[in-house]
This record gives sequence, structure tokens and C-alpha cells, in this order.
Amino acid sequence: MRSHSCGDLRPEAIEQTVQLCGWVDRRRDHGGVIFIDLRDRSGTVQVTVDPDLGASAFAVAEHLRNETVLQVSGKVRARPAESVNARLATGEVEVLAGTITVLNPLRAPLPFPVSVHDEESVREELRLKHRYLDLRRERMARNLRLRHDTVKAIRGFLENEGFIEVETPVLTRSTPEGARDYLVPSRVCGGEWFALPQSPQLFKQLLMVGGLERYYQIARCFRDEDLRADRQPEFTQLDMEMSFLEQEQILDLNERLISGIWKAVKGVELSRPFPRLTWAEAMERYGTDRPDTRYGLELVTVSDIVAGMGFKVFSGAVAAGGAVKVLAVPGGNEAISNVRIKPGGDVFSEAQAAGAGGLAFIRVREGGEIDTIGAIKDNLSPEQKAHLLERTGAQPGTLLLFGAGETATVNKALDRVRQFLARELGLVPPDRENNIWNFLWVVDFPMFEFNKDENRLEALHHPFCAPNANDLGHDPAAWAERLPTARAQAYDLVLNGLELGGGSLRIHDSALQRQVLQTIGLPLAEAEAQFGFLMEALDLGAPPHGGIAFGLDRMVMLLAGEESIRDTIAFPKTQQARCLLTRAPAGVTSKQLQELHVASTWVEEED
RNA sequence: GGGACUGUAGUUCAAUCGGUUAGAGCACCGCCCUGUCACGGCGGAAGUUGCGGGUUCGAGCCCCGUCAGUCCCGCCA
Repeated sequence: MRSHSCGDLRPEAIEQTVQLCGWVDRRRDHGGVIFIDLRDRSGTVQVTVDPDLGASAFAVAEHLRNETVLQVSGKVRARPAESVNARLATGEVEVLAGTITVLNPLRAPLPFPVSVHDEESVREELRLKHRYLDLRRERMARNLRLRHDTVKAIRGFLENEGFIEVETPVLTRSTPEGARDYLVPSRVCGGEWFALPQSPQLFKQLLMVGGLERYYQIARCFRDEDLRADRQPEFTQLDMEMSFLEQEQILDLNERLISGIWKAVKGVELSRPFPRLTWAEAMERYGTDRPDTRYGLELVTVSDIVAGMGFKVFSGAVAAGGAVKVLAVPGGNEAISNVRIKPGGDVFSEAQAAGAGGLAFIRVREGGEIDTIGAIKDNLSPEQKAHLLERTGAQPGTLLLFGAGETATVNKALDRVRQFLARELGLVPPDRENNIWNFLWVVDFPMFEFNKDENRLEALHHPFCAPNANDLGHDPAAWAERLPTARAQAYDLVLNGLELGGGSLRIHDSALQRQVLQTIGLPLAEAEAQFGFLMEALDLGAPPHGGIAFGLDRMVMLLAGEESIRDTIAFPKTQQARCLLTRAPAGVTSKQLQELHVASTWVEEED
């Protein structure tokens, strides 16, 4: 319901007749004046009851509870300028009402305050149960408008770049790699199942084979995994794919896209090109493939310095093929007490949560003297000490935190400690409105990583990424041998330590595609059964192509300064993947199950 | 699957060491008020302290279980 005359509510529209609709804001009511919120404009209009109506203002207001839906017809009239309280922006005009019609009275008390100016926090459970009320509040209305502005900027930019938007199926086939699928039983093909897409990956590649050189889609994706503040079972991706472009061209285009979004939505001018970091360098210096570069505290590897020393925690880690790395904290001697680093302390707990046994530490004093446990101090030669201080750039007052063990564990622990300390030491801007935008491309990911549980390689991104041509070589006979250690032509866009999106150039050679699928342990027969249609398409004139996908919910979350993507989604689900509003998921009738050839599963589980 | 936090009136919160009849703001209801804009004044109603059990002379508070929400680990090509 919209006021068709809202556009007339400007100061110059004095004495003009208008009709408007909105919600009563009774918290701002006085007996003689009714305040109406026009939610779509975030504006408030004052309505004065015309005495000619024959009813007293109080008699009218009596029927108007907060959030009553009204239609008002009357004349716009000017307010005395001196009585306008601009700070509250309650409207520079008011309407002298000729008629006031209640379009919908409030038939039940409000479950929680809805006034658009009320920023009081409400339990999220309640907000989700009555999401339509929550959406009336200023915060959610603002976030949804911002989301709209973001999508509008995306569509505008890609339109200019020659992209066209194509929809891909939501009912598709289940594929073995990746997250758990949401499954949909087929009634017509009894016993067979659709899966909801985890991403439109294969379809967008097929669109490239179809000759659409530049595709995009605001695509809904589904993954049946456990939820987080930034993970919903259904979420939205900006999905893109391009033919004939090389990695640099794709990165450049996407930098311009992102800059365009930030300019349109935040009015921020981003500096380009965005910095690049190889995956190997990111892991080495930050211990993570999505480093937050808003602060320093970089990790330094000292394995070579401490190898063979008498302190077995260090030398043992190196001997076992692991690493010893240091997080140097300037001023850490002052800021971080021993208690916090030892078992039970908060810094210790961070490292432990990442799987580390603990943290060794050295405090650097005046004159390069060091303070640490005897086991380290007694086994450290003057040369080793000098090397350590030099490589870590330690100054008097610096605290050196050591991680030792398997490289992956050391990286994970020190990454966590680094992020924790950055917050503790106030290195991260605490304001929700993020005003530092450190974009970063991480490139040259490995094709695969080893999965210990399943004793096989698995694709780091997905098994359709093209390997680096130099790593692969030109001899197909050597592919099987060279692939496992090859780098991928893959890239992630990282913003302030969060993964905003990622993509790659794709394989357009069916033989190479088969080889990659085999490398991740998929037998040839199964690869054909699952992905035969892809390999066939690759053989029928597939152009070189590549693409990228951005998490739209996450992007909007960052733009809005929110900490959960739920606040960027109109109707999100709870951590149990339930919709509190519709109470989905829910049971169905046995007739429905029968038609779908699905056996009833209401069986009590053992133990 | 695991760890942590939260749950008190419609709502946001309080309630001392386990101790009398569980309080306050806003919302709601009634009366008054025609230039207010978080209007104001007077009055009122409103509670199975999420649910179940236990300890105790006595439980909102302690213990066990359970439900719901949130954060995190695992998981998320």
C-alpha cells in the first residue's frame, strides 16, 4: 500500500490536496496531532484533524493505536518555520485531514516496540517470529534498502560491461564433492532425487560453452551444513562467468565492480589496483589464506634458527617436518601478562582452541636481554638469540610468542592469537561502521590439499579450477604426476580478514578435467556418471573461461556494518535452520510421502 | 557431534549471601489535556521466573535433565 501522492509532500506543495497511507506512530502522538509513518520513505507526516469533521481530535485519536493503518485525505499546509524541529525531521509539512479512514485497526497488542526511531534491542527470537514487524523498524528497513542499492549497482555495472543475467535451475542433480545437499524427491521419477544447487558452477560453465560470453546471476544457493553468524542454509551469491579473459582481466573487471559498489553504496573511493598476495605468502606471513591486513603483527618463521637446539619443543617440531613461527607483539611486555599466556589464560585458550598445545614466549628487555623459561634461555646460543631478535625485529618491550609443531597447526594457532591480540590491543577499529576497507586478492592457491581422514587429495576450491600452466607442463603424460603439487589459477577477494568471494579460470580440456577428477579419487567410471555431460560439453567447442562468485549477504553485512548476515536477509533461519515465522521445516502428510515414494521416517532412533 | 552464554510482566531490564508480598522504564487499559514532535498529568491491570525433576525449613538464584535462541569448534568442493 503506497501513497500515490507522497511525491507532493514538499514545502512548495502548500495547499495541494493529497491522499496518503501509513502507520500511526502513537509514541509521538498528541491529542490534536496524529503522526503517520510513510515507511517506504522513512518519513513522518503530521496530520491535524480538521475541526469541520465535527469530531474532536481526541475522539479520533482514541481509535488509533500504535501501528494502526490509516488513509488520510486532506490539504498540505505549511508549518511555521520556527516550530520545525529539523533535528527530528518530522516533516516540514503537515496535512489538514478532511477524511481519516482506518484501513486496518490493530487487533492485538504489538509483541515488541516497532517505532522506526526505536533502536532498543529486542530478542532475536521474537524479531524472527514476527519478522514483518521487525522489517518495519528502521534498522532492517535500512539494511534491505542498502541491499537493494548494492544489487542495483551490480546490475548497472555489469549491464555496462556487456553481461547478461541468466537464471539456472534450482532443481538439479546431486554431486558428490562439497557440502551436503538439500534433496528433493521426484514424484514423477519415483525413487530419484533432485538436489538444490550449492552454486550454479556447472551451469555457468555450460553457458560459456553455449556462447554467452559474459554471464551473471544473483543466485540463491543451498548448503545443508551447520550455521554461523555469516552462514545460512540458503544464501545469495553474485555469480559471474566470462569467456576468453585471462586472470588479470578478470581481477581488473572485478576491482572496478567492487569499487563501483562501494562508491554507489558508501560513497567511498577505493584505491586500485587492490594489493595481491600469493597463497603461500599469505600462509607464511599471516597463517591464513584470508589475512586481515588492517594491522601488522605478521608471523615470522624461525625454524632454521632453532633447529637442533636443546629445547625439544622447538627442535622436535622442526625435526618432524613442522615449523616454529613467531608472533612479535610490540609493547606486548606491558600489555600481556604471563598469566594470560600460560594454561588457563585467555591468550593461551585462543591457541589451544586452534589445536596448539600452548605458546612459548620470550620477553625482550632493555639492551637485548631476554626473559623466558630456563629451558629456552639455557639452550639458546648468543648467535641464535641475535638471529631471533634480528629476524623478528624485536625491540625492548616486545613480546615474542612462539608456536611450534605441525605447520598447519602453528599457522592456525598463531592466526587466531594474532586476530585476538589485534582486538585486545585496539588495533582493529571498534566502530561498527567500518571505515577502513582493506581489500586484498589472494592468488596462486594450490589445486589440492590432503584430507587426512579420507586419505586422499581434495580440491581446495572445486575440481573445475584450471591448474597453472607452468606447473602443469605441456606433456599430458606427466599430468598425473605434476597435478597434485600444481597451483591453481584461482583467486579470493579478501576484505578485512573476511572472504568476500572467490573464483578461478576453469578447465576447458576434457582430458585434463578427467585427470583432475581422478586426482581427487573419483574413479573414471564415476567421473563419467557424475560429470559426463560436462566433459562432453568441453569437447564440443568450450571456450577458455573463468569466473568468480561473491557472497552477497556477507557483502551487504559489511556495507551495513552488521555482524550477522541474518540482518541483511528479509526472512533468515535460526541456527537450527528453522524459520520461526512459518515454523518450517514441518511434517507432511503420509499421502504426500506416498506420492513421492518416500518411506515414513518417524522411527525412534536407537540409544 | 562438542564447548560456552542467555531465557524473569506484552517488551527492555532489575532483584544483595539461597530468605517476607519478584520491582522499574516503555507498551497496554481508564480518566484529563488542542501545537505537540521520545508531549504531559492522575489512576489501573499485567508474572506457572522457558519446561520437568532434585537439594533445602525456604529456590528466580544451587544441582541434574530438557526445550528455545545466540556465539564458537568440528563441518561448510
